[in-house]
Amino acid sequence: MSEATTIPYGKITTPEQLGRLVRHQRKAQGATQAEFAALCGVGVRFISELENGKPTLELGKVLQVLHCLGLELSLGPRGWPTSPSPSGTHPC
Amino acid sequence: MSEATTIPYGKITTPEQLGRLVRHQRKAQGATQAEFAALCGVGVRFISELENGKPTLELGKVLQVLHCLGLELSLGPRGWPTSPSPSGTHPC
DNA sequence: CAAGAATATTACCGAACGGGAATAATATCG
DNA sequence: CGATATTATTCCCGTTCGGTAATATTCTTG
Repeated sequence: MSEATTIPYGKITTPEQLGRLVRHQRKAQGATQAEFAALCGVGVRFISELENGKPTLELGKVLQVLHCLGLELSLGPRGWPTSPSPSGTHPC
Repeated sequence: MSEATTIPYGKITTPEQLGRLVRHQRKAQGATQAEFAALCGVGVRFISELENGKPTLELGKVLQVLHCLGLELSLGPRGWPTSPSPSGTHPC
C-alpha cells in the first residue's frame, strides 16, 4: 500500500484529524464542498471549517455531516484497535 | 450480564448517545461533575450540558473531555463492529 | 425522612458560531 | 500555461457558547 492511498479511517483525538478524514471521504465520493454542504443541510462555510480542523464547531452538526458521509463514530478506551482493514479483511 | 452493567462503549450518532456514555464513564471513575470539570480544564456547566446531550457544544472541548476520560473516538463506515468486549476478550 | 451532596439552571457578558453571499486565494486540468 | 473550478476568507448580524457564581432542583444516604 502506497502513501497515496492513506487509510481513510482511524482514531480521532483532534479536530484536525477529523477534518482530514472528512475531506478524504468527501473527495473519495467525488463531491465538492458545495454539493456536500447541500446534501448535508449545512453551509459551505461549515464544511470548509470542519475540514480545516476548526475546534469550535457544533458537535451536533459534525455528527450530522458524518452521517451524510456514511460514517460513524465509535467510542472506546484509548489504544483499543478499531480501524477497519482497508482490504476488507477482518482484524483476525 | 445484568441491565445494571450497561456496556459503556459503542456507536455515537447523536449528542445524546455521547452524553450518556460520558456520564457513565465519569461515574464509573467515581468523580463528580465538579471534580471532573476541574480535571479536564472546562467548566461544570460544560460537563452538565455535554452529559445531557446538548448538540451545540464545541467539538474541540468535547474531544478534550473524552481524552480526560481515557476514551478515544474512532471513525469508520457505518455498521462496522467496533465495540470492545466488556469482558476483555477479543472480538474473535 | 431530612440533611447533605450532586446536578441543572439562571444571570452576566465578551467572544464567536454559522447561513448566505461576495470575493480572494488556491487548485485543477486540458 | 491560462481558463475554470474549487476552496478559503470576509462581511453582516442574530443567536448563543461557556466561565464563574449563585441558586433551584434533584438525588443520595444514614
